[in-house]
Amino acid sequence: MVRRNASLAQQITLELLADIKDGRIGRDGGALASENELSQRFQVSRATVRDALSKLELAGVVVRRQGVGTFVNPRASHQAAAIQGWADEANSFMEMIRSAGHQAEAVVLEVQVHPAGHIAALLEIPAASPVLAIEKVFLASATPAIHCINVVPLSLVEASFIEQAAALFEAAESPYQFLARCCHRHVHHQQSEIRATAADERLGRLLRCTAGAPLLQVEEIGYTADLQPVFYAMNHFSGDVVTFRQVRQPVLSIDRLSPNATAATSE
Amino acid sequence: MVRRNASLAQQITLELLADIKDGRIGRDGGALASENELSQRFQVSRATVRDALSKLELAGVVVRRQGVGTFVNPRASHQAAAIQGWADEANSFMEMIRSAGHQAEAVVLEVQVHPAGHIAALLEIPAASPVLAIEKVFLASATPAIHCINVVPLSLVEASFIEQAAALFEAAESPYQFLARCCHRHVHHQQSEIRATAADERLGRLLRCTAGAPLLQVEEIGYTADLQPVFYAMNHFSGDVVTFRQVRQPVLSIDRLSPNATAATSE
DNA sequence: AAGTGGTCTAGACCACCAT
DNA sequence: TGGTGGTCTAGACCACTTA
Repeated sequence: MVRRNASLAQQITLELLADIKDGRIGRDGGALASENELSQRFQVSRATVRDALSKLELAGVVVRRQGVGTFVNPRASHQAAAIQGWADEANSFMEMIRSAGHQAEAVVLEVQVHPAGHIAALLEIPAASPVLAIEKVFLASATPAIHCINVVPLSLVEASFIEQAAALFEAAESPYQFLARCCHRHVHHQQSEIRATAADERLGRLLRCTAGAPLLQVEEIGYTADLQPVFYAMNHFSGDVVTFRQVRQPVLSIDRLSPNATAATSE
Repeated sequence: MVRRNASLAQQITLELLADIKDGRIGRDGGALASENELSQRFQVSRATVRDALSKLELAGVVVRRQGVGTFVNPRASHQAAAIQGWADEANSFMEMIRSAGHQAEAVVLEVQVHPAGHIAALLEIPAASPVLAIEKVFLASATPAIHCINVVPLSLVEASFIEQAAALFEAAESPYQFLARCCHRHVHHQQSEIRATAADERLGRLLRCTAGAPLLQVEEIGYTADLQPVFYAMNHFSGDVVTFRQVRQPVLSIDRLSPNATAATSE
């Protein structure tokens, strides 16, 4: 149950999360123990407990109310039919689909090495520089749900893996895994652009929808901690099977005016 | 410059953000001062500085590298043409469009009171219960960019405002503002579902695209801190003008394996 | 008034990276 | 080895809600 090399806060986060998911605490929006109680139970400082709770709050799992307590968000789709989380809890589409209760299957359409071309600028490499590209379709209970193309600069692959790069890329569950194992790179964050597009003839065939059907398009660039772009992805989601859910809270919001207060700004 | 009623951390966050946006620090991915330096400069503890930096990191404005320093993310679209942030920094579409460098204009198509109908379940009110609904189109530099329908249960509106509810709803810059002023409710977080849909004839006319054109659909429910649903929104975005950008970092990710490490889990 | 979460401090030690 | 960010502590006080 306890993980080595994980911070105390992280361990507590996961422990509480498991308790919530299994319904041991906070059923139907019930309250968690107070921060003081938790800090005693886990034998850590209150700051550490708060750290753990903050992560759960950020993920939308719990809601904190000053002066009242911390409550489980009953609408957090722990077991929802729709796919949520999206790179929060799940790092691969396989996990996403599985956690949505579907049987997940990945079909690799093609793995090839070709010049970066128009992706070069996004990966900050020369256009003629070779990249490793894989094209997949993910099935959720046998229904095509996601089409994706993942691209990694070949120059990142370690010399010892370069011969079998295509095979390893194909075998990996996700580009993150491949990058970690074969490129010694860890994706620190991603920048995404989300659009709606119409399926072309080919995508329509692959995702079993008519050409012109609206698809959710997510274009992503993954960066390491030192801001080097290390992978590119173009994903298309068939709307019927997959729904994106997201819990949003203000992060940098400037005005948190109290009710009726009009001016709270001074020079 | 300094805001009353704002926490020290929040003040520092905003100060650093302004410095970054104006290019006074961290140009082209440069480093910020170290946490110790900042804590001395602002005369606060290092924990408070870390609090402030964490918010900037969460917003994708800076990147922190252990053992190295904190750096400005040069790709954070502070002044990008595309609309980003999305309820992080901007709480209204007007602000979103303006911060994207466009001239923002809102056209109200209709304000009316009608039974909740199919929205009732989402707002957790009876289907016959009346709701206040407003339909708007937002223009970015005279081009239709966003169509939105906002719905608030009429029962939430304070008695003293109920006569002019429709007018106030129409005048408010955002449903958040209206809820705060006229309902004494503050939206604590929102749950969104993102899909791609095809424009129907009416939406096509309003957003100046052909019927069947793909549109990004964002359906949102806003909740107060005590988990009461207080507003519903159905938004459609015309893809050409508005692009969603998002910086994503793992929140609850379980495996942060070090390179080459395979098993880091013990029982 | 009592209990909750929110903020802040001063200090400690660790893991990581550069040199 | 020195400096950086990452984690953690023990304690304090504040703001808010509820009774």
